[in-house]
Amino acid sequence: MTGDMIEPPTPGADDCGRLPVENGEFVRQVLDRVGDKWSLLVIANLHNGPRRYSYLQQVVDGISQRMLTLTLRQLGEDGLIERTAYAEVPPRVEYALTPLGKSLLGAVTSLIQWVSTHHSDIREYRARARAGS
Amino acid sequence: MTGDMIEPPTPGADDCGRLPVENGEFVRQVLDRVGDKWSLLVIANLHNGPRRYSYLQQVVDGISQRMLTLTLRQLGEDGLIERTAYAEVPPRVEYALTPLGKSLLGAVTSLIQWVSTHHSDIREYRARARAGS
DNA sequence: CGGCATCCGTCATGATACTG
DNA sequence: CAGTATCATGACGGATGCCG
Repeated sequence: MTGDMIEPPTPGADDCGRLPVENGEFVRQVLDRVGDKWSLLVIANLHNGPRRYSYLQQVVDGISQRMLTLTLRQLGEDGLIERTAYAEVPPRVEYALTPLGKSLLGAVTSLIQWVSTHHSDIREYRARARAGS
Repeated sequence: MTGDMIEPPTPGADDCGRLPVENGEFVRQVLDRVGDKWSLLVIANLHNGPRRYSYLQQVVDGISQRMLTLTLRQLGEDGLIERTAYAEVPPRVEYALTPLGKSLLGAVTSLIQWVSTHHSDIREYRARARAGS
């Protein structure tokens, strides 16, 4: 248990089947946007089909108009969702996942599912950490 | 294609097999931390075993000492990683995923894999959006 | 080597009010 | 209903310097 047998990270060699984590800063940018708190929730809430602006504002709950608008616009620019406006009165606008967006759905739901499943564990750990461990 | 046949979101009824997305604000908090820009990358880079502080600072690449320290501490408080310090000279400190952290690994790698796979698509969409589409 | 504390700029976010 | 515009704040993040 001296730790001496722990081999160094084999300098120069990457981890074996390593993820292309440091694939460049663009990947980081995308990851940052996709991994965004609001983006995740918006995408997740579109997993059952097109939804209206007001609907999203209700279910995401806590998001401000500004953030919802911005998030939707960004997701649109990234080709993850598509906006459809109907020229009616009252106006109706719907947002739906594009094929690209749907391909992301699996990862997003996995993440949210995990959080839903383990949030109590985390709560305990946090409490313990605050107590001084 | 008039869009008139689009049925309303069945007011009052939730999505059928819906995710517990609005499970409370604590889920949101956890999701926010886990979805944090650096957390994802740190967790991903621990997927092959314990890693040293300096190693992480190199591979995450772009993270500052401050952010790495903060991220590691928070992940520790949440019970996702574990810190092990060896009383040697020079000092060596290693971080490793806890079982809880490993359970998150699947979702995290899915997300990162997706980004790595589709970042070029997104790049195109962004360019097109900026052009005015 | 690994880490923490402080200072300090900026940028993202939320609240509010207004428009098509 | 579905946004846009404006403003204020505060959290985030970088740089620096010190400590175990």
